[in-house]
Amino acid sequence: MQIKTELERLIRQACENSGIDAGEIRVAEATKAEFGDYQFNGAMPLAKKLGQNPRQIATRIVEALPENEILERVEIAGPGFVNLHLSPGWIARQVEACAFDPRLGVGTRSEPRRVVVDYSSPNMAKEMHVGHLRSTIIGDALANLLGFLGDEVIRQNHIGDWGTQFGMLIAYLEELGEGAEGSLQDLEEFYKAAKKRFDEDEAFAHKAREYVVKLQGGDVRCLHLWQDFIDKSLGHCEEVYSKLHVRLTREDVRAESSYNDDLPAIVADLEAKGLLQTSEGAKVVFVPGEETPLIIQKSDGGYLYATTDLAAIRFRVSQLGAKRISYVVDARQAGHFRQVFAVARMAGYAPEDVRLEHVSFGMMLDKNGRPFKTREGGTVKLIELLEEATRRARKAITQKEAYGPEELEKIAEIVGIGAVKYADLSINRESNYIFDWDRMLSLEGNTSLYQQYAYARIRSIFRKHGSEAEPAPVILEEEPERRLGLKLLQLEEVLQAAAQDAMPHYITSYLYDLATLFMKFYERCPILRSDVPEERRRSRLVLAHATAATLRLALEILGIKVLERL
RNA sequence: GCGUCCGUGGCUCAGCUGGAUAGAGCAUCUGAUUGCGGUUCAGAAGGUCGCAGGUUCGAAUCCUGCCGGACGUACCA
Repeated sequence: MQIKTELERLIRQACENSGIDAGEIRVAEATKAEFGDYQFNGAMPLAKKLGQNPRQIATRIVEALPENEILERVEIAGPGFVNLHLSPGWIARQVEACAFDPRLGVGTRSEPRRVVVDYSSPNMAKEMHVGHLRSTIIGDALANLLGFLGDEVIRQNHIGDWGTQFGMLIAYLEELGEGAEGSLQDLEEFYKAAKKRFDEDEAFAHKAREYVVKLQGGDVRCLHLWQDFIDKSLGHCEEVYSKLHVRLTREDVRAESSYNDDLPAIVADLEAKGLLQTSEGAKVVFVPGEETPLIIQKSDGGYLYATTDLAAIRFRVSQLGAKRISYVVDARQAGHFRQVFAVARMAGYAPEDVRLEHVSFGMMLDKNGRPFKTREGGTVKLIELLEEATRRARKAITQKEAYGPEELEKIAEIVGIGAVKYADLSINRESNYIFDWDRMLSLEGNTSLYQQYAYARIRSIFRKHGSEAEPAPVILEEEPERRLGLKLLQLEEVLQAAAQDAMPHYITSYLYDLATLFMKFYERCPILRSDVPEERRRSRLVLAHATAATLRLALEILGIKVLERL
């Protein structure tokens, strides 16, 4: 149930009833408590359009509002703002209806769409580093979210497993022979060592180049070595995914190389459609409004990632039936995707009813606003970053209570990983973000720990109470109760907006509001104290239960776990 | 040079499909609470929303110019 949608329906009906041609009706959350819960600001522009007094328009609309149980009071203020006050009784009944529903009242799409979310996409030649963190976290959250709302989500891990560097790597792998297993433990070192050999030894370099040709020619032995290498490298990624509690599996891998056979066909097809031109020896497509063309085939005959991306779009639309394809890739590639999408449209690979979107995100910076690097200036390995998160979380929580070593480890991991993910998801993905351990592991402010703490605190109420909440009439007499109840009902509209805009931070903002409102409610409205009347206690237990359930559900969608005790 | 994005209290961020006195958190200061987990709650202080114009009844939000920053600018991915 989306309150906003319900209210918009009412206003639209009122406009129809009073013969006002209103066009699109938009209701917004009120900017201040004194202005009610929601507000309709459309009377002013409407007045201008109709050449009438805005207050009169507002009055006509308000008087024509159909009978309903949602609104308790409507008032017109200022030049023509329509302030909507919701009925506490209505809110209470909605909370009762949602609180014990596994989906908390959130509906699912009546006609599911097929959606492809392309994220993580590590390069197999190297170890995953912080550059892959945001894509992996944001992409996974988005995939979870769309799936929860009823889309058929297809996760695609478009791993980089093809290209000239693999000739070098498998040549080195072969050279090491049996002992190679150990060397692959650290891909970064392996890559460096191979590169060193390549640069220093001409014979090796020659062999590496030969291997590229053989590999592309389908040489069985080379393919075998290559496959072996990819398997190992993918194993590293999976270790990271598992640590990150990210749902990507081997099933989701659709490697770059899997499109190899399609590439000549793409070129031929673009040619046949008259889109391809030759420019400076390369085969390109010029996109109207773009200065430089999209290069489809290099002058030496090689293909580029644009070609692969086009093949991928074609595959995803025609074979997977995608109606929305979301690329969770950093902002630097905006230009690339703009062009690839344009060409995909021109070539008909993605008809107009398929939504192509670049879910772009900014860079990860250190505390001083510089690109995130190790102290020595190298790239930070993701696995090490995650280990540090757990280590720091352990340190942050040990001072509190005594845990068994196993429990401590489990808690530290959930808290540490949660902090890293939440910190990333809680800011507008478009901007660069500053990675600061101290802030993300703080218990105060908009952090995962604050949410996890709120959750654990509620769970502790039920432990103390001795049983779980049971359905009961909800009473919203006090302001903190009413505000909490209303916030609980806003879950669906927040999730929908976050899904529509691919903006996970809408959800974290909501959670922060919710947790804060709960703390205030808890402060003002005792639950278990002996002087609380039974029916109030039962009502408040329902509110507490619904809050915990909302926190857990939304955090789960974001890929963050909660704990019964902290 | 051209293009894209970004400039909001000391710091980190919301708000940007134009709406009422620009919101949080951290840090700072004050108070409540002998605590149903006070790591909470209440309050104070702190802002020419980069600058200058423009559009509008109304601009942080839209338009133009400028300043500052990041990124991108054809055969890497």
